[in-house]
Amino acid sequence: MHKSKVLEYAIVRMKHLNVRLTPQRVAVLEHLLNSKLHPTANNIYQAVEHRFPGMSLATVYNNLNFLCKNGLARELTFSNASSRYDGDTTDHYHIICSNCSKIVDFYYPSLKEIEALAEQTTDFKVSHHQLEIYGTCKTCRD
Amino acid sequence: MHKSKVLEYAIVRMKHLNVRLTPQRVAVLEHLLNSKLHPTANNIYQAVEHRFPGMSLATVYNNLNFLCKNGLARELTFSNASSRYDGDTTDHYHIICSNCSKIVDFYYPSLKEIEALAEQTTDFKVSHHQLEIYGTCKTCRD
DNA sequence: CTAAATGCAAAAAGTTTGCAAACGT
DNA sequence: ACGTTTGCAAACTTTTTGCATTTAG
Repeated sequence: MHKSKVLEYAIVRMKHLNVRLTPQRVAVLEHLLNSKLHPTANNIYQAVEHRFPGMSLATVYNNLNFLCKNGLARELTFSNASSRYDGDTTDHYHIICSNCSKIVDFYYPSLKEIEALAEQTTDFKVSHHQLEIYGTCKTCRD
Repeated sequence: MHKSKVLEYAIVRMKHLNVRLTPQRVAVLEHLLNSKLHPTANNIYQAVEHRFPGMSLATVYNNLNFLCKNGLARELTFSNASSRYDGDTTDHYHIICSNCSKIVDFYYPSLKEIEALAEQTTDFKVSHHQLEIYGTCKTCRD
């Protein structure tokens, strides 16, 4: 799906959710969808606040939480640092640099069979799974 | 490996690391190795502090960080709640209840091939990976 | 003995909350 | 107009830090 289409689709979904499309909310959404860097709430805040004098970081958190709750974004948590957010909710995995915390998408066939096996052996009703690969990126190795 | 053997082994490793085996440190280690509940730092603190009047939670954190840094424990982070700690450093995965945050071990052949593929496609030097499956446990479904 | 670990309290960092004001629909 | 969202500041939670004191080896 093309980038602008993703935003369009997200905005349509928002409208169906009985929420208001405030300029701040659209800006957060837009930035998240356009970024491949898996930004923190603060990254997003810094990227958009110049367009909204007096804007609050809490607004970014509000919106990110809202987006995650409604399946339009994913929250990624590593170690005890800030959460990172991902506007790409399609199946994919992440590789994370242990040194600089860069996160890069990594595409691999979905491991759905594991979910089935986990259901059988653990008596959970599975909803989804997450896979993170850790290592050191090229920049940090040099 | 039998439970007591694991503690024995861990203590030997500690001795080789030039650290002191304070009673608090041994208690934290022991509790972590004996628990299958993936406790938080505070869980561990509450479990052992009655044996050490005036003991500090910071001591638990100190020790957990030390253990993780030296490969004797793993830190698990989910959402924005307290980290959970796992004394089992052998290859295994986790299934997590989205409702009550219970974590249950889930054994599955290690996905080493994914690491190799990730190295090729992303130009990272891979160290390890982690997989979490999310769902709802039986207790929470009833 | 002596360097490392502890307890304590305060700081740091990240995120959430309560409320009055502002604003989309 | 209405109810949602915002900005703000304060609260809250988790984890770390600095320092004086204790202690394991």
